[in-house]
Amino acid sequence: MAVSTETKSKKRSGKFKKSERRKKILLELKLRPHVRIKELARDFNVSTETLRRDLDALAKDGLIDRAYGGASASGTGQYPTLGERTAAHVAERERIAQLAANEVLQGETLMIDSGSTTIELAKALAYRGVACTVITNSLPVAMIMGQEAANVMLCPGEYLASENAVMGSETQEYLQNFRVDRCFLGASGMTEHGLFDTAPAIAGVKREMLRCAAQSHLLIGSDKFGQHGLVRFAGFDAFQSIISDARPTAELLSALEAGQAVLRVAEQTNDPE
Amino acid sequence: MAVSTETKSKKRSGKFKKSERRKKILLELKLRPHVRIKELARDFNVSTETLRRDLDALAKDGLIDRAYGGASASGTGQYPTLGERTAAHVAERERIAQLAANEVLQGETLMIDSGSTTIELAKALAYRGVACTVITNSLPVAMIMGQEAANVMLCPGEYLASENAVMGSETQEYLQNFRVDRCFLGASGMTEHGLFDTAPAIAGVKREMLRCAAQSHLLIGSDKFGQHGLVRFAGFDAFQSIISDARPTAELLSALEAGQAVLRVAEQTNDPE
DNA sequence: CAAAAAATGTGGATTTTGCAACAAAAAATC
DNA sequence: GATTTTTTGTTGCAAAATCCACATTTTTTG
Repeated sequence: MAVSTETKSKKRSGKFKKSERRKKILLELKLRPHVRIKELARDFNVSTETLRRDLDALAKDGLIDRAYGGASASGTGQYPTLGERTAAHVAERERIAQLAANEVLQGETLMIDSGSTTIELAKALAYRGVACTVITNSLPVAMIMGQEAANVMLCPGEYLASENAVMGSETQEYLQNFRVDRCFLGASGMTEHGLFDTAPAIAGVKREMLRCAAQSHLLIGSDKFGQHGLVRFAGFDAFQSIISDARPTAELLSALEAGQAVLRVAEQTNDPE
Repeated sequence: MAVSTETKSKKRSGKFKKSERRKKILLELKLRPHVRIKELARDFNVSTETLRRDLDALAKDGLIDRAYGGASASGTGQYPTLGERTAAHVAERERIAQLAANEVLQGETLMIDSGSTTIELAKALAYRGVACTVITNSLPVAMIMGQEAANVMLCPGEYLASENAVMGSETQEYLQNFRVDRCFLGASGMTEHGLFDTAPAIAGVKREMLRCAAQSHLLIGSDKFGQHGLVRFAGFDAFQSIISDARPTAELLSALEAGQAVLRVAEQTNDPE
């Protein structure tokens, strides 16, 4: 047995360059959700003012989310571009998710897609503590539901950082091995021609989930009405229910009538009492 | 096509009760990494002082991690018990990870285990931007490496929140389909009888990775010397190299000599120049 | 090696957050 | 319905973080 001792000369006061420091901050935020200026300044052995400049610079590039006394992971954290890009519609998505969560009964088996709306669904289900089995390709969905009563199975596949999910042929093959009670899918666009998403790999996973579920539910924000994406993954007839936060336009409604789907709308009412 | 409209009476100024508010805060932190007191106070329409009390109460129960001006997800966040429970040994693990990362060449294929030390390895590899292909069962490892040049494949399996990883028979079967250049494994204990971990499911994944890799590397902190866990997953002869932050005890060294493994020690030297 | 440029540190005024005690309001109890 | 208990709001002050201008150090460039 050979023994080699590598002495890493870690000078106590060995300071990093600016770029190194900033890389390390970004890396740190991929693990911890939040860093404090004071702690970083101590770790790097620089003044708090220098670190403030670092954080401000990174925040200006949108790489981190600045907070008083520190910073937290933004887009590239556990929430890729996803959460940020439609932050305005969180209330709508939350209402959709609540309505969708009503459909799930104790002990059921589910498939849940990746996407911001389905993350809200996971949140709603976790909140209710519904004991069910979930198969998903979304890492945030797995992490959220895994903390509660649910049983979570994660699909294999190539990890796509921008979606925080796995996809690809392995993912699709894996899904084929299951039959579940329900699947919940999002979409990035909906026109009278059907449902769309941005990438073939994402669409492929959705198609496969549709095949494996007895009941299929579409979660779609009204901001997606009339939008079309690169890839059409299904028509309206593929779904048993379509859940949204507002009534679709007349065009969409007439297209919807072709299918047998139930349209459920979670309207917001302002009754300030 | 049936249409049902569910009107969710969301009073504009309707305040939540204390418990409702706190539940909502916890839920929020499962998605966002960080919440600010000011924003929450505005959203809930209560004074900042009330919210401060909420956060302090939640922090006292260890449910969140309090920060100046807000709070971030703690243990049960994206970093389960893992990060917290051995926060003291981060420096050691970082040194081990740096040394291990040296072994990896551009374009190689790797398997990386779950665990706190291997998360540090992922961090080190991401930091260097090594373009390689990684197969892992650890969600944090996937998320960290997926943001850089690496190609990441995630294993299927049952998600275990406490480890932030998937495991089980599906995970093991999946691994069998690959041959990789190297695997990097952690362990929760090391005695003269071999390497140990806490649960059979974790040990099973490690054993499988050992079978699939041409070269196997053990990453082990010196705090694990002499510790034994529930399950033995390998002897010393299974590894080509053993990387630690300090020289093992005499007992361990003599046991090590039986195998052909190279022992690499990342010692810390304090040369204050 | 010297000059220029960039990065970092320092100190004090300003703003934000925190803390604690008390008042006010709401909810629960009898 | 009055009283007790709980929860929430307010105020003043202490502590922490920010901001800004400028000094100092380090790095780059010729």
